[in-house]
Amino acid sequence: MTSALRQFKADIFQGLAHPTRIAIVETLREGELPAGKLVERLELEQANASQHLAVLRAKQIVVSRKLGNQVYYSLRDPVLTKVLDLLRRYFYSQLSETANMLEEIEQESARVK
Amino acid sequence: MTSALRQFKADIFQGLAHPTRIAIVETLREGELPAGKLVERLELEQANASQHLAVLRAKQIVVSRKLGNQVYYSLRDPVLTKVLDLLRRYFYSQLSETANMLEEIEQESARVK
DNA sequence: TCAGTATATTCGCATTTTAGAATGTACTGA
DNA sequence: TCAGTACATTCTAAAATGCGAATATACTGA
Repeated sequence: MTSALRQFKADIFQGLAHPTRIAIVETLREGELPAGKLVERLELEQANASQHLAVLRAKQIVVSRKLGNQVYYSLRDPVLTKVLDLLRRYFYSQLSETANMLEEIEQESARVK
Repeated sequence: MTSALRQFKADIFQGLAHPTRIAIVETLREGELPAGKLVERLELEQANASQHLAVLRAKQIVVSRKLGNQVYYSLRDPVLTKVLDLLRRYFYSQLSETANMLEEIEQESARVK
């Protein structure tokens, strides 16, 4: 793999490396939304939302178009939602592993008693 | 989506948000490797590699096991390689879009002449 | 036990990221 | 033209990240 590709991937990941930006992307899965709606739904500070949107724009994760007074945002590529879906599965598999671990520890400590 | 899930996803992305860590993960796709081999193949400073490995461990992206003198690393879950594959496609689609754009600009400037 | 090897951790420093406050810009409707 | 709305940008301080140098830890074989 070329170093450019690595840098590119790292940039995408970095763009998504914040809970607020994840929330924005997840919200945009359902379709285009003006910035104001995002602020409202996610209960963000206006400036903060705008900064996170700037990051997502810079990393080419979202695109925006101006419509009158508002700026509508949408996901640039649906592939990203697939990535998020994969991670959801990963998350749950981790969760169940952790649950199993806890259970084992519990049984262990019960046995020791 | 719960905020815990968002934080989890953000953590994964953050763990992958560096070209060196991407390189490590891509290298580990082929299988388990001791830290030293990674240092060698990727031409990293030993301390630096160790720090990046610590990040990957903290985010649960890799697991390690000690074998004698060495520490072998491997990917915790193959799902992550799927994520990287998806991004590779994304990368190339972006590339070709950029190429198209450049071509259009070129044709435009040719027309203007 | 001791030198050598493999890896991890700590330290100091520079850079980046983040949040909120303040301010700027662009558009709309009266 | 002007007040109001929707966003973006800039500034500042705090926190997090990244690097290499130095140091620490753990294991091996003599």
